[in-house]
Order: sequence, then structure tokens, then C-alpha cells
Amino acid sequence: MRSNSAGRQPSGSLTEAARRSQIVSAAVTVLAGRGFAATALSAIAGEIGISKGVISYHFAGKAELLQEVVRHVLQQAAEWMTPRIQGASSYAEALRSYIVANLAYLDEHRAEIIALTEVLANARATPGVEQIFRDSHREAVAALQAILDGGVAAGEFAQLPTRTTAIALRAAIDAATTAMRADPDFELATFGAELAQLYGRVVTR
Amino acid sequence: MRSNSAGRQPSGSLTEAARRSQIVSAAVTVLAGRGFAATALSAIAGEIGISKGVISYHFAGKAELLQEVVRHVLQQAAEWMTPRIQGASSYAEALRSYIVANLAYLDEHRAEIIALTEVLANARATPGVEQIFRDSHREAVAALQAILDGGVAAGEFAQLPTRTTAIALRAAIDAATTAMRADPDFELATFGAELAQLYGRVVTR
Amino acid sequence: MRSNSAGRQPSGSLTEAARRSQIVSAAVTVLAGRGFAATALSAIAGEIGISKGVISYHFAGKAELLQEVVRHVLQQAAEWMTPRIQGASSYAEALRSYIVANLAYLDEHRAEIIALTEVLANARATPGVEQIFRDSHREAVAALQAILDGGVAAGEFAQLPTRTTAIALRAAIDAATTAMRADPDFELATFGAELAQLYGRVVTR
Amino acid sequence: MRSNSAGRQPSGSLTEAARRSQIVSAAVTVLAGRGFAATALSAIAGEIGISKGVISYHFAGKAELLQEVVRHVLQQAAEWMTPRIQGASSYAEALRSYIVANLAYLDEHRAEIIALTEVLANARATPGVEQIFRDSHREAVAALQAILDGGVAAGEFAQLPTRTTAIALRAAIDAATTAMRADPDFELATFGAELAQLYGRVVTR
DNA sequence: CATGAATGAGAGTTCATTCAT
DNA sequence: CATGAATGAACTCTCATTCAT
Repeated sequence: MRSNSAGRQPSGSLTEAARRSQIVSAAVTVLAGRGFAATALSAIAGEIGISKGVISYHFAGKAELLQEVVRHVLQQAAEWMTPRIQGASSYAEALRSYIVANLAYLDEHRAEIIALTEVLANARATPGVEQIFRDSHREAVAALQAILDGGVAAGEFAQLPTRTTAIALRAAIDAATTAMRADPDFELATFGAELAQLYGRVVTR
Repeated sequence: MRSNSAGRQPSGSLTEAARRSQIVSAAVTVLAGRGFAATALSAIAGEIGISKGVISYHFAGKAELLQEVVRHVLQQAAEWMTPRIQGASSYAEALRSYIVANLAYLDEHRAEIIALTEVLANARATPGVEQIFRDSHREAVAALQAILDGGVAAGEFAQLPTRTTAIALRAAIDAATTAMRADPDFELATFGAELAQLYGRVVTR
Repeated sequence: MRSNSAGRQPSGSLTEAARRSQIVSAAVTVLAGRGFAATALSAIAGEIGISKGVISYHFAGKAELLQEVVRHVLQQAAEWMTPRIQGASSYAEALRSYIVANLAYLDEHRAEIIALTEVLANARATPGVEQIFRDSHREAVAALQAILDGGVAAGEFAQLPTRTTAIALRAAIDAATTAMRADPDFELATFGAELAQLYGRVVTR
Repeated sequence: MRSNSAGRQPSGSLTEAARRSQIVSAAVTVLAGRGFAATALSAIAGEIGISKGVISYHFAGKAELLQEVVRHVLQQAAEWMTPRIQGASSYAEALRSYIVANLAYLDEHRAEIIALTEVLANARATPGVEQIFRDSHREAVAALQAILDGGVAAGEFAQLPTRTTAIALRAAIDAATTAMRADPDFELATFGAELAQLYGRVVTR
């Protein structure tokens, strides 16, 4: 019995929002499991036992679906991390929380992250996605830079090229995805701790 | 201006090596300019005004061509950087040279780097490429780690989690590609200098 | 005149089974009319005014379609002959019925038989077909040999090398196909009657 | 040292006739070994280490080469069998010799026979071949019928439908090829002896 | 004579999309 | 809302043929 307010749903028929969400999830699964090139609409539909037409009905096209995938993952990541980052009593602690929270998210949402990577890698084949990604990345770097700028302004951190540092750190965090995909034994938690330590040294006066 | 000693190639017939090389270059151009998904054999052939069949004649398949692209760029990068890295009188200088040389290469071979990125991002769609890339990346990280380990052992560097540092730094260097693609005004040289300074701080005792 | 109970199929959309059957028929027509090498999917599709994609939609590949052609013809032949062979009161009559029924089938299903011949002749180019054919041929020879063995055991027939006789007779029946293709005036019925007479002599004590 | 009257042949250069013969042999080998569909000019050329162009130089086209293959095998078969058939002292002996000689040829020239089969099966894809084959088959049947007619006229054989008998016997002989290809253990010699015995019964008054 | 390079047509297949039911 | 059928374009790959050297 579904927690479905309507109560009476001819099997396979879901509300608009629920269907879209279900399809986005299936897309994530297929992207993560088989890669971008193998992510045909038929594969996504097959994943949840519906016909291709359903996807076309609920999304304007494949591009819109993939945009939705990207939006979904980025939003989920933001929601997941926000509470884990807030409430730091110092900039140093904020920086550490940021790093650790990011890697913890990667650790617990591997499929989403791999799916995201696959779509981003093919951004040019998917109109709209490039922009979403660019905005998101800019935001992420800006947020990180804000912490660094704050720490520097407060005299807690040493003088730093904050933008370059933000980009470099952001890249190091993202690199964990690659490392994790290439090496099954790669430990995200250890990497996160050491990265936090490393950048702790970087910012120390 | 071709370095064509014969100087006389009237018809469209080139020698095996010259044609392969020309096709690889065209592939790089198309990959960089239009992205992986748009890099059909017809697009590559069109780029140099030959028919699709010529590519099939010179390469066993698209996969072999893309492998060749990857090999070509990786080898070119290695050849370009080697002389710029050797001859450092200290580990710190070696580290700085490594960073600066890497970013200078990116700066001067944007098309190659973007092409490489496109292929690697779609490694799952191109048998053989994943292995080449993995080997190359492992090597690159190992080379970097060797410098760090050397510095630590010599007492020149502080105690560091050298592997994590190597991964993080390598990622920061690679991130310059993304940044440069996203922001036309991004200055690789400045980024390189600041990154060198940053990791200078990281390794300092 | 199609046996289409619904009677109303306005657009080009048919049910799965109907379409598959229609495509198999078209394949038979093209195979018989133009030969194996000229039987491209586009030719089959053109025969019934659909696009190539439809065939790919209903069959996993060309191989599956050709297997289906073979299965269809073999099954049709079996169904057609069974009632014409049963009910013989002696082995001699069974043998005669077998020969005559076979040739009558050839006579009335020329296209099917020619199509079958074309596919079988190119069995190496069509995975799966060789096995189907081999099984079918073995069965056919075995059935014939069973009649001969029965007649010999019952004392109705002379002592014979039954396997060789079965192969030779089976070949003679199949040869009618070749003869009929080579010579438009070849009369299958006469050939059948004479062949029956001939092998009547062979088995007579 | 080649038994070559010219004496001086730049490696790879043969006389017209020798080259054509060499290419025909290679075609037979490839046809027999890999089947019609896999018999590309490149495969034939590769078999003897020459380039495709050589074949185009010596033959007007693929069709002419395949015609030559058919002619070569048919002629070889005729030459091989003639001395083995002549000199029979009775029609019965002539018939037996004919059967046995045919099967002996099949036994000792499997590659040629399989190659022939492959080309004939695709006769419609190769202009000219169909006619050659038809003529040859007509001749073969006529030769056989001549023996039968002779035996009947001489009162040595029973009254027979000689044409049907000739076709049936010819088919039985050809069927040995199929049987031999399908079953590696099939014994051509035994089959030949039994077939001779069988048709001995057929013709006996 | 022989070669290697190039062509161009055509093959089978995949897939996003459309649409009647 | 959902479906299954169909489309049509694009893709990679194969191959007989042509031709300058």
C-alpha cells in the first residue's frame, strides 16, 4: 500500500511529481551503473518497468530529464551538507566541516555522484546542463572562498590567494570521486581527514 | 607550414604515418571544439576533407583512433614537461617546477587537453582508454608522490600524508582545465604561481 | 485476402504477432525473388512499405529474423505433410506417401522452399541457423530411415543399407528444388510419381 | 628455384597465368575455410600475401574471379574423373564407375567442392556463375542419363524413367557433400559403395 | 606489374521522438 | 496517463573498385 493521498491509482499510475521523481531516480541508477553512452531512454524505462513513452510524457525530452537529474543531485547534496556545516565556532572549524561533510556525502551517495559526473562529462551533448553545472560550481567555490576570506579578514587565517585556494581545494574534493571510481579500496574518510589536516596547514598563520 | 621534406603531395594520398597523425589531430580539434558526443567519424573526416572510409582504412575502429588520441596527448605532455622539470637543485624547486610546467602545458595545448578530457570522461564508451588513462594517472600521482617522499626523507619537507597530498595537488592542477573552460578570463599562469606558493606552504616544515 | 478478424487496421500499426509474421513473409518473398545477398533489411522493409527500424523493433537482429524464416518454413512444411503421410496401411504405401507429399509441398510452396534454400546455403553467415537446419535434416532423414527400417523388419522390404538409402532419397527429393529452379518446365508431380516408382523398385524384395 | 622459364622474376611477380591460378587457389581456400560471406577480396589477397589491387589487375572484377573458381573446379573434376570412368565393359560397370569416381573425387578434393558449393549457393550474387553451373549440371545429368539410356536400349537395364533416375542419382551424389560437411565421421567411400549397390538394384531387370 | 591509399555506396543497428489507441 | 508501434536520422563499419605512383 502506497502512501498515496489519492488512494486509488490504476497500477503503474503515479502522480506527476512521484513519477518524475521515480524516473529521475532510475536515470541516476542507470547512469551510475552503465555510463552515459548506455543511458538510453529505453534503459531508464526498463529499469522501472515502464514504457519509453512515459518518460516522453513527463519530460519535454531527454535533455530536460538529465537537467533534472543534475538539479536533483545538486539540491540533495546541498540539503545534506547544510546542517553539517552550520554552527562552526571558528573559521578553521568551518573549513574542516566543509571538507569532511563533502567527503561524507560522496561516501554515502556514490550513485548520485557518479551519475552527476557522467552527465557533466557530456554536458555539451545536453543543452542546459552546462549552465546549471557552471552556476553550481561557481557557487560552491564562492562559498568556500567566503570561508577563507572570512578567516583571513578575522585574522584567523594567514594571507592567502583565497580564490586559487578555493579552486584547488574544491578540485581536491572532487578528485575523491575519480579516485573512488578507479580504486575500490580508496577510503574516502581517511582521505577527507588528511585533506582537512592538509588545508589546516595551508591556512594556518 | 608543414614539415614536409618532399614538398610535393598533389593528390589526397599521404603516407600511413602522416595520415594517421593528421586524423589524430583532426580528432583532437573536433573533440575540443564540439565535444565527445558530436565527434562522429564523419565530423573528423569532414574536418580534413576526406571520406569516412579513410579513417576506417587507417584505424581498426573508432576505439583505436581515440586510444591513439589519448596516447598522443599523454606522450606529448610527457615530452613537453620532462626538460622543464629536470635539473632542480632542491625538492622544493622540483615541486614548483612540476606545478608550473604542468600549467604551462595546459596553457599552450588547450585543445589537446580538452580533447583528452572529453575522451576520458567517456572512457566507458571507448574500450581500452580506461586502462591507458588509469596507468597514466597512477604514474603521474606516483611521480608527484616521489618528489614529496623525497623531500620528507631528506628533511626538507614537513611530515605529510604524501599520497593524499599528491592526489590533492594533482587534482588542483587538473582543475585548471575545468576553470579555463568555464571562464575564458581564467589566467593559468597566475593560478600556477599561486598554486606553487600554496603547496610551498603545505610542505614547509 | 487477409484473415483479419478485426478488419480495421487503418494506420500502419499492427500487433506484435501480426507484424512479425508479415515481416517473415516479406523476407521469404525477397529471399526467393532476389537471393540471399540482395536480402537487406531495407529490401525487406521496402517490400511491405515500412522503415528498416520496424524490423529492428520486432526482431533482435537480422539473424533472429532469418532464424524465424527457417523455423516458419520448416514448421509449415511439417504441418502440411503430417496429415498426408499418416494412415498408410503398409510400409510401401507410407514410403510412396512420403515422397509424393514432399513433392506436392515443394510444388505449392515454391517461394518458401527457395527462401529456405537461400538461407541454408549461407548458414555460416547467419548464427543459429546451422543448428536449426542440422536438427531438422537429421530428423527428416531419421523419419525416412524409420519407414525403411520398419519395412525391412516386417519383411516387407528387401535387405537395404537403410541409412544410405534414406540420405539418397532425401537428396533426390531436395534436388527437385534445384531442378525446378533451373528449369521452369520441370514437372514436380511427374518427378514425384517416378521417384516413388523408382524407390518402390529399390525396396522391393 | 621455380620451374620458371623466364628465370628472373622480381619477387612477387609471376606470369599472368601463374598469378591467376594462384589467386584462384587462394579463393578456393578462403571460400572453403570461411564461407562465401567472409570471402572478401582482401581476405583472398591476404591469404597469399599480396595486395587487393593485384586481384583487380588480373581479374575484371570479383564476379570474374568467382566464375574462374567455378570453371576451375568443374574442369578439374572432369579431368580427374574421365580416366576413371572410361573403359567399362558393361553399362552396369559404367554406372558403378561413375558413382564411385564421383565420390572419390569429393573425398580427395574437399576444399574445391566446398568452395564450389559456397559460390553456387550465392550464384545470384555473382553474374555469370548461374549459367556456368546450369550448363555443367545439365551436362552431368545428360551424361548419366546417356549411360542409363544405353543400358536400357541394350536390354541390360530394366525399363526406367531415365531422366528422373539420373536426377535422383546425381542428387544423391551431391548430397554426400552436405553430409560430409555436417558430419565429420561420414564415410564417403562406404556411402559410394552402398549407393552403387542401391542403384545397381534400381537398374536391374 | 604491384602497391597502398582513397572512395563511396550500402550494410545493420541504435535511439529520441511522435502518435493513435 | 500509459502503451506499443513506428519513424527517420545518425552512427560505425565493410567492401569492391579506382588510381597515382
